[in-house]
Amino acid sequence: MVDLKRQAGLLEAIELLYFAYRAFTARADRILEHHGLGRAHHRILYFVGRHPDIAIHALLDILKISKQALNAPLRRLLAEDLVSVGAAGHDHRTKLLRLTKAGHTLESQLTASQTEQLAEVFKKVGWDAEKDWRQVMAHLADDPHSP
Amino acid sequence: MVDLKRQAGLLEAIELLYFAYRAFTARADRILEHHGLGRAHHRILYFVGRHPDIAIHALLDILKISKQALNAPLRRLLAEDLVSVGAAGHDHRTKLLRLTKAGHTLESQLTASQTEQLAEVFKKVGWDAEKDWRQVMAHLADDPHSP
DNA sequence: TTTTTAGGTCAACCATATTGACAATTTACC
DNA sequence: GGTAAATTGTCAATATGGTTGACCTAAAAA
Repeated sequence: MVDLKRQAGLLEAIELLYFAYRAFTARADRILEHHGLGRAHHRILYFVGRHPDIAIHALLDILKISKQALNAPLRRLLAEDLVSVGAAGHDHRTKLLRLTKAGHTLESQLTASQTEQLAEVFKKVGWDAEKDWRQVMAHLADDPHSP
Repeated sequence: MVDLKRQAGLLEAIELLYFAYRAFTARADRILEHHGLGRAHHRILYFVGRHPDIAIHALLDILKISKQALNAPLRRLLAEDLVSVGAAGHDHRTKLLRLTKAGHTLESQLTASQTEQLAEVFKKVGWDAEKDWRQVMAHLADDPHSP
């Protein structure tokens, strides 16, 4: 009986992950829609924003997608002048990506919508719960069974 | 300075959600690959498993996708005899979906891979942290700004 | 009887991803 | 210097999963 309750609790946790993640992406998705952009563009904007002068291969390592999958959305961001290619360092093969002013504006808007959402929740639940949440998420993220 | 630290913490939380969710879906994705199925099929199997004799429209309400988007993966699950259409109740319009024996076997395998992953983490962090995690996720999931 | 609800299907389209192939450039090594 | 390997970019074909719009049947509700 206790095991049945435990199983029900774990099923609830599966659904919490699904529904929480869906709700979490929803705000940014609406902003992106105004610009005709998708989540692929968002992820590029976000990580280039966090890591100015990041190289393509480093971005691919983070996103774990193929270079072909990165190419199209990145080209669009370059064409729309949201991302720029900085002067290469000593290795002239690598392109160093950074946000333009417009790119930074959009990225800030997207990121703010998500940090606000998280801050609202964290404020409600308090610091201890936030810390515990981070701990669980960190453990999930570095699942050894993950590819 | 404190605000900068807070902002950094919120950015970390964004990434935790992204990386944790990705790691969480990875195990099931590998099982699905063996069967040539995708996440769309997984979600159908999962929710039909949780709600035997669910009607199509109820499934659409949960998944929040169009009936056209549901149609193809559901037809495939029916064709592969993983889901069956039960005899309708008093309303002869509605089809009541349930898992077949094979469907239940696959769904159990998929769900077990995820509940095990969650159970491993929850065991590490303890009940209090699990409870706090649930609280944060529940708040995230019912974001009033969500569509 | 008319309207609404539930479902199914077709078409056109878009976003995101894949693999494979190939070229250009640059670095690294012998 | 010359060759091999690595990095980036691009093309094509393909798959999945989603969208909207349109149109159909059948059954329930008004």
